[in-house]
Amino acid sequence: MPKRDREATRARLLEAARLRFAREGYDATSVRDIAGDAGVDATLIFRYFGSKKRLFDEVTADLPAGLPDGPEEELVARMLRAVVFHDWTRYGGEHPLVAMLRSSAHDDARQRIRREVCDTYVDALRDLAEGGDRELRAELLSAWLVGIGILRSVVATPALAGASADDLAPHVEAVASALLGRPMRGAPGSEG
Amino acid sequence: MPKRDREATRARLLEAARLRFAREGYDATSVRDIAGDAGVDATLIFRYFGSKKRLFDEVTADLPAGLPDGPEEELVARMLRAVVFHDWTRYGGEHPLVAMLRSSAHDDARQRIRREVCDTYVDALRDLAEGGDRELRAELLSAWLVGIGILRSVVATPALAGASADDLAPHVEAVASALLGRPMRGAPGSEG
DNA sequence: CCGACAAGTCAGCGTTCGATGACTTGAAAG
DNA sequence: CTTTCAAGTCATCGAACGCTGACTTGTCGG
Repeated sequence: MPKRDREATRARLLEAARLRFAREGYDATSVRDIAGDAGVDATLIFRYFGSKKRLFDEVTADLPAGLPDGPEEELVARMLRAVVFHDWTRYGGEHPLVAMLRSSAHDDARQRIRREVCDTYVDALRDLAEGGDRELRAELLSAWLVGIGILRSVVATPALAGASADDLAPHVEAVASALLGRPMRGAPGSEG
Repeated sequence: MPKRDREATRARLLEAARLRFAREGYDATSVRDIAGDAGVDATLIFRYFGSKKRLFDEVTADLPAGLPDGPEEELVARMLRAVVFHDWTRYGGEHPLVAMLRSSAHDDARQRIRREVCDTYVDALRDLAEGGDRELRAELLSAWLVGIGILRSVVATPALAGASADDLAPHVEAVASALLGRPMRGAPGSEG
């Protein structure tokens, strides 16, 4: 492995930027911070990405892919695990959506968040909901997941911060069933 | 009324700072921005508040008071109206908690948010919940309210952004009843 | 009308920001 | 070993940042 490796350096910059932007937001992060974490000169950021803004765009563009497969009745449980209990160390310990909210003063970031929330969560939930206001029900359930993620990781509310996915399972089951109008399961493999 | 009024100028600075901090977050707001909005020189901020940080503290310290009175069964409905449907123009159109999340990279802001969420929402809901995990249920319901506020105002999800309090009432009733383990009403004065 | 004092302004400090262009250095090819 | 070219660094720019001390100006009591 050569000591001067364009792709490796680019990747280190992306990694460092992802962490900084997630933890401290866009404005509080400087290009010198990122370059320092990556162990290179800040100039390379402009060489490789053009500007701080474009680096941010590239970091927030490649959000991790969708949800694991599984039965419909466990979709909300899988979503909760994906949002809250997944290992998000690469994003400073929080779901990238929650982390990106820190930069939500920028319209670009807001649009990206909306697209992500709507395309991967609301859309999937709408197909499961019953009744005339399926869209609203789907969004209300998405709001719950987002709120749990925020209260757990940003606000660090005591009970939620220490709760496990299994602790939340019965309540997931109750709320998801109530909002979607059909029986849902709170944890993978639970029988009743 | 004199043209040079210390208290009035101080109040204008606080008002301008509240809006800027809420809309754009702490880091993206400069003292010159605030002073410009207030129509005075930026130096007065340091004269009256000592530093930008202390101005932020003072702005976020006087969060609006609690909830309107009413029957227990409508507490969640009142909370939803307070969080989401109140007139928050003084805070850039969003609940101050949601707005303050933009500055959540700063630990002080996080602590303030936690205190506010726990003291005024979780505490009140815990007293209503049934069962052994009342604290967790109360936090899960608070998470829902926070999530609705965020999806509605920050993410601007389509159905929620256009929904009225009455549209949400039946779902508030269903979710609140499910989480608290006792019958709740979704809208003030609803009989069914 | 006139000092006196507070309210408000001005010029500028030192630092850091994003960004640029000229430069140096490492490694692969001949 | 030398040439060559990309990878990486350095010096620095102009602007904006938070903040300070000296200054000006409005509004009083006398």
